[in-house]
Parts: sequence; C-alpha cells; structure tokens
Amino acid sequence: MPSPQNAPAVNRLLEGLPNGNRRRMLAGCEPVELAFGDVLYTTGGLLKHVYFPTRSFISLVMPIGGAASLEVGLIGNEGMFGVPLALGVDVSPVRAVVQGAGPALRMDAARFSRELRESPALRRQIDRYIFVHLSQLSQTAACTRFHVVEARLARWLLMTQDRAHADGFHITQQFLALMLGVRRVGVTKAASSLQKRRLIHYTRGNITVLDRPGLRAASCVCYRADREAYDQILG
Amino acid sequence: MPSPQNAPAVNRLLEGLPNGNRRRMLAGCEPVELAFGDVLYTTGGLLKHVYFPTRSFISLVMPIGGAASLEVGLIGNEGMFGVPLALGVDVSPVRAVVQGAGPALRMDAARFSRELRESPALRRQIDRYIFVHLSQLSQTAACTRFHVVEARLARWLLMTQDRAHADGFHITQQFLALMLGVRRVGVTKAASSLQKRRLIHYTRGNITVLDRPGLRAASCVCYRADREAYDQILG
DNA sequence: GCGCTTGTGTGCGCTAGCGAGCAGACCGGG
DNA sequence: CCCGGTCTGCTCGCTAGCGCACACAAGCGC
Repeated sequence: MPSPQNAPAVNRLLEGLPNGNRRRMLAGCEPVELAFGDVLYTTGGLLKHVYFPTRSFISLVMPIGGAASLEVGLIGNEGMFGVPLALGVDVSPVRAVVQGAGPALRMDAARFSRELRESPALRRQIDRYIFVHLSQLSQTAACTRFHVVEARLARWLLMTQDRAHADGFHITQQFLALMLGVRRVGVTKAASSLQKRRLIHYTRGNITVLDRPGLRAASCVCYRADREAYDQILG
Repeated sequence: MPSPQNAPAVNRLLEGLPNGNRRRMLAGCEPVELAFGDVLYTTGGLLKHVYFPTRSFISLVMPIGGAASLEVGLIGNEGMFGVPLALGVDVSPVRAVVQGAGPALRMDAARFSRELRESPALRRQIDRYIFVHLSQLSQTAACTRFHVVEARLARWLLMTQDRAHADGFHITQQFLALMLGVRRVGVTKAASSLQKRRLIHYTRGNITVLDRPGLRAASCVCYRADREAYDQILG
C-alpha cells in the first residue's frame, strides 16, 4: 500500500488502541525528529526509550564478524523499536539505524514498562506486534538463505516504500549492500536490472519506484507473506 | 555443557520459577512422551498446547517455496514450544518437529494463558525466554547468510548435543540438509571433513561427538553467542 | 574552474554450493 | 540368503556471488 505523501503522521500500533489507552500513550510520548543515519542503539548499550515512528523508519541491523552485517527488521509507522523492553530486558542484539528521516514518538523505558503493566490493551497490542516481528524475522532468515539478490532487493524496496509513505527515498547502493548482506556490486547488478525493466529509477542514492505491481512480481513471495502476517494479526 | 546422560528430567524454564509458581505449573502440566519425527504443529493449524521438553527436543522449521526449508529454532529443556500462545496468538509461521525422542511436559493453551495472566513470575520468565529466542533467531539469520556449511554443521551438532544430554544422537544427513537449508551432498562433505579430523563419528544416522572443544573451534562464533545470550538473561 | 569525495559500472579469476544422477554399503524382512 | 529400502559417497557441469581493482561521472567546496 503506497500511502500518499500526505498520509497522517500517526503510528498504527498506537492508533489501534482503545481511545483511553491511546490518549494516555500519546500523552506519555515525546515527539522527536529522527535524522537519516542516526543510531538509536548500538549493541552493548542500554535501551533508554521505545520509539513509535510516525513518518520515519528504522532499520534493525545484526552485526556479524566485523565488516559484514544483515538487516533483520524494518520498522515504520506500523511498528515500534524497543521490543526487548516489552520483554523485560534492556539490551538488544541488534543495532538500530534511522533509515528514513522524519518524526517519531518516543517514551522512556520506565514509563513504557509502567504503561504496559497497567494497560492490558497495550500489552495485548504489543504482544501481537512481537509475534508479527518474530514471524517476519523467520521469513527473512529463510529468504536470505534461498532467494536471489534481485528478488530480495525488490522486496526491500517495496517494504521501504511502504514505510516511506512516498514513491521515492534516499539510499545508496553501498548501504543497501550492508542491509542485504551482499557486495555492493551485487546490488549494482540487481538494481540496474530492475532499472532496465523500468520498475525503478535511481541516481546517486535517490531511488524511485516506477512500477509497483512489476516490482511485486519481481520480488519473492516473502513480501506478500510479511504483509499477510501483519494484516492477519494487527489489521 | 554436555550434560550427563542421567541429568534430571526437568525443564529449566520451569525450574527457574519461584516454588509456588513452579508447583502450580507442574501440576497443570501433563507428562507426554514425544517420538522422533512427531509433528507437533504444521502451518495452517491451531496451537493447542505448549510443550516444555525435559529430555526431548523440538526443531522449528520454516518451510519456504515447496521443498526447501530452514531450521529457525531448536528447543530443548532450556525452552518451550508455543511462544505465540504467550503472545496471544494461536498460530505459528513454523512447523514443529520432534528431533529427539523423550519426555516433555505439556499444558493446554487455555490453561497456559490463564497461568500467564495470574502469575507475574511466569510471565516474566516466558518474556525473557521470548527475548532469547528472538536473539537466537537474529543470530541464525546472519549465520545462515555468512558462514560456511561446515561451521554451521558444527554449531548445529553442539546445540543438539546440549539438548540431547548425551554425546550421541540420531539424525540422518538428509534430515540435516533440510535443517541447514543445503543439499545432502553439502552435509556429506562437511560431515566427512569433521570426521576425518576426529571431531565426530557417524554411521547411518548415528552421530557421536568425539571432541567437543575441537568442534567448538570448528564452529562459528554463533554457538557461543547463543549460549551467552541465554546465560545472561535466564542463567 | 579545479580538485575531492561520493556513487555507480566494469572486468577477472575464484569458490561454495546447486541440480541431477549413479554406485556402493549397510541392514532388516521375507 | 537374497531383495529392497536407507544411508552415504562421489562425479559432472553449472551459477550466484565473492574479493579485488580500476574507471568514470556527478556533485560540492573552495
């Protein structure tokens, strides 16, 4: 669903709460502006806040053996960053990097825990989100193993477009390579193939999706699976 | 930790509970005997029970595109099967297959939900386990992407040995191939290399670990990372 | 306008793992 | 004792992706 540029700046996880709970949560959150490349968490540190992106989006990256890394989650206004806090743990195995600049709502860890204890509706909502996250993580693990770079790239672009609420966004191929866990040249090859087929257009980090249905056809089933998991549980 | 063959048949998740809660849980569970190959859950069905293995162990397998599949979790007496139920969802994206025969404790879904609501200590314990599961899943995703078959096989053998509470266990190479998401020949090559180096011995599905430290050296860092994640959070 | 940084496109030799197919070894049942 | 199923080992040709290195082009600061 390529939301229009002027989609309302809300977080769907919070919107799904009953009125009272939602108001309480919104009141407890502080609006912040996230800049591209901001690192919200690095492994080894402590989680101090949860973030509910509204128009920004955040990438969860698993570092492994020095240079290599792999994206294991992408969080837009359909989700939240800080799942471990909901599980009573204040660390995380993954880095959190702002992938798309924009506003988000943030709540400090202690308050979030309190709200969670006091609001069964919130707890329920977050639990379901954790389930979806778990499903998508399993899907990503298998996808990364079995699908070719081009299909995975197409999937990534679709996921990002959903979260960017726009047809275009900024991301260099070098960065994409880190997300997909491949070499930059691999991305170049896949991207130029998609461009030749008029599915996308890009120059120096500015990517535009031209043909969304075509891109879906070029992507692996995993994109669809992710969407379905979300819609089924939180839709 | 290669537990001795005569390790007590308990589930560590339940053992970690305060006395009252533990007794309540044990009373609510029914002892069952799991047979090798039993399928406790197939995608599309409903989760009717949670299982706490005591001497058995269960493999979580993500099916993808027909024939291919990939193991995304291995559950022994350190964990439980049925995490989605703890998150208020009664389906799962993965198949659950009994990998090691033996006893387990099982509780029906409704009762488990009730216990979870009524016992904060249980909730806390399960939440932490979910976090560990999440961490290990992220680790597995990256491991599967970056590490060679031989190292991944070594890791798998170590993880299985931990859960089998014995040096030897039964698993054919064909089955291993499905777990690791590679061809059978790939497993044959890796396994015979490990055997040549006197780290393991196997014939017709009976695998014995001969040199555990050597196997650790041959495995990727992921084995260690998993252990540490568990010990830190639930140890 | 010049030079530097950043992003993209190549090419080359190499390896891990793929698909398919075959052969022998082992084992249990009739 | 043989037959058939199961498990393991190996081959062949092939491809996706790797590491490395180099070329060029577009934008930016000065």
